[in-house]
Amino acid sequence: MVTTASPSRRARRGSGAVTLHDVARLAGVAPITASRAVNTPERVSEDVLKRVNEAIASTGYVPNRLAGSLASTRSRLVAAVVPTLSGPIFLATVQALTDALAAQGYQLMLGQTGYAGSREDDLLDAIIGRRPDGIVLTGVMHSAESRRRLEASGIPVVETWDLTDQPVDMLVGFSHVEVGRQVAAFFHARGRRAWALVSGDDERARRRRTAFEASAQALGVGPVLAKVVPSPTTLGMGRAALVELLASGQAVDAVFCSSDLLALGVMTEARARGIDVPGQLAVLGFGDIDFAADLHPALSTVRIHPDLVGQRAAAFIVARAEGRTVSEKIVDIGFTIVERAST
Amino acid sequence: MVTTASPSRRARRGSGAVTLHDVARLAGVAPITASRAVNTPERVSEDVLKRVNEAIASTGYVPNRLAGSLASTRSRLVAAVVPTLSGPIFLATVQALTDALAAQGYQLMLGQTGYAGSREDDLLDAIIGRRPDGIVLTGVMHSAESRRRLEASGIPVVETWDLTDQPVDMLVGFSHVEVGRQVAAFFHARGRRAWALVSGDDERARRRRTAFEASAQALGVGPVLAKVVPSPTTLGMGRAALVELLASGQAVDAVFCSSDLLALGVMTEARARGIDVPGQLAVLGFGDIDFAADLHPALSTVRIHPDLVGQRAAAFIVARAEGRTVSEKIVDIGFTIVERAST
DNA sequence: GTGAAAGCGCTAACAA
DNA sequence: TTGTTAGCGCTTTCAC
Repeated sequence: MVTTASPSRRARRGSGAVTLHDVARLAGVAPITASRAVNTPERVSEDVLKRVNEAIASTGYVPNRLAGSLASTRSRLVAAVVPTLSGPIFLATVQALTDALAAQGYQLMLGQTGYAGSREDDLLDAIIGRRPDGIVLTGVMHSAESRRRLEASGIPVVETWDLTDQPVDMLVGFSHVEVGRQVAAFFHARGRRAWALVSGDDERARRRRTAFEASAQALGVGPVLAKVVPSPTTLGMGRAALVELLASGQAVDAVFCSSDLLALGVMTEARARGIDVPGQLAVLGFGDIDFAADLHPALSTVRIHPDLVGQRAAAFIVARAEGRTVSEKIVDIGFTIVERAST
Repeated sequence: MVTTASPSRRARRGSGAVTLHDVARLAGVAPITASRAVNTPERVSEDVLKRVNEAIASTGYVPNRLAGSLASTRSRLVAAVVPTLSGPIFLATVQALTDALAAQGYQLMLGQTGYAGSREDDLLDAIIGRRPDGIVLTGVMHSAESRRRLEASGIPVVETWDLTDQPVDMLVGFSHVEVGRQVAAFFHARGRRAWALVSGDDERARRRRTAFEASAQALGVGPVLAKVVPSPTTLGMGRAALVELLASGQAVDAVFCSSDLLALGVMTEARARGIDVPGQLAVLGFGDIDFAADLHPALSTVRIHPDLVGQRAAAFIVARAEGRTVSEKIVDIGFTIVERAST
């Protein structure tokens, strides 16, 4: 913007936008009174409230929350860090988080690390620099350096999607180990004895996989045929994985996939090859993607509650931001195996 | 009257965190010099740079960008407003936007309006209050009030996913009318003459639909059997829609769906009923979801480039934030009809 | 209920 | 290349 309006000495700084001072002057009150009329209207006389509101309406004043945050050391901003938005799972969490926060007057700032996690440290610094009132992390924190910075910042942190005994601060998750175990028990109870696994290579998927394999052994089921694919997983990888599994020549009558998309891929390839699901092959997914029930055959899967993760995380952070203490800092939201037609 | 502030007994404000002053004192320089060492290291002597960096390392200083933004009137924050994150389409845009911005040192703030759009005004105020360096909107802006506030704010705006002659500011989109026309031409060229439509009720889908229907008439194809479903659309709605279309008794040999998920639903239901795709029924989607090519049969669809939308939008905003003027404010990224097995 | 003063932590402007 | 000064726009603290 080209300003010629510099009548006296120093050039004008600032954005030129309407400020609380302008509103106050117009309403004939002190700035602090205008501030109170905006933020705590109940502590101001009716007359003042009316005049301030009129001034706001006539000027189109929008409070500068940057300044407010700086002065009050409360930003009403919450940061969320996810490996990736693709994959419908974290998505649902982010969506629920955004909504729950917006309802309380908070905004969400989003950061993606990629599954590699190398960008995590930088990203974290960028985030901490904005002094959010809370940080929601996907997964549990591992880099010691990041952990240190996070703790030093004093910002409330919620780790999600996993369990650990030593959370940085608060935690909303469930046990991937338990998922692996229960899926194994599930296959076993249904008489399946030739298991395979198609799994992403992220840490949580790996944890489910290890538990699943250990359970297989404990239950006397032969070695699990495993195909590991890079996260985020796709339908195409599921198709390709089944091709590989079949090519191995080993018998397979049940596949546990680390995502519903992989499972859909396996089912798609099975159909293309005339393999009957669930007759010849049971397929179990993970995530209970919204369309899992509408597939043909309907997909059996592990249901977690991604939206619940978001809501609980939001509640944790808002509580802290408002000075309440959170008594139970770890929430296990559990999961359910939903049996449908594919098993 | 200028009184030198003597730090006597007033209670301490602030967050207690390490500030630039602390770093400067430790390094034995003035605060502004420390600031330069951090932000424009090339304009500071090697010696100073070294001392400041040491001070930063030893204190764990993280700059307060709230304060920096306030002073410089540049927040390096960009807001994105989407109807919903579900549906893989906006998602890809948001993802690309986040990445492109992060690469330039900007962060993304996310807002969801829901398709109803009633929350848009409030959301916009919350966003403007944070003084982002740019706002990326999904769709073109319609509420006159919002438009006014947006213009008054002086913040660069990019509308996306649609075209209009009167953008608020900048625009990255494509013509939904043209999509409707070309899909009609596509079906016609392949000898299909009994068309149906399964479409979400959001504005952009409606625009494609209207153009598609008009083209049908112009091409002498009978009235298009239409089933409108609420956005965001799901696989289940696609299945149900095909059931309804078939129940009407009217012949159908081609369906244009307003999303790939709807198309997958239609294909799923067709398979469940033994209807051959594409033999008896051609199915065309919209969006080219990542797994469209891996379906069986592979899904023909309209490919747009959601990530390109994000990248272009990011480029627009960064350009503006850095004071460059954007010569061509409207970008039509076009689309392609990708023919695969389903047609 | 209202106001004056003093910062929050940083950077733009000006000066040396 | 470095420093001094004066804010950015708001809210805290303290006083009336």
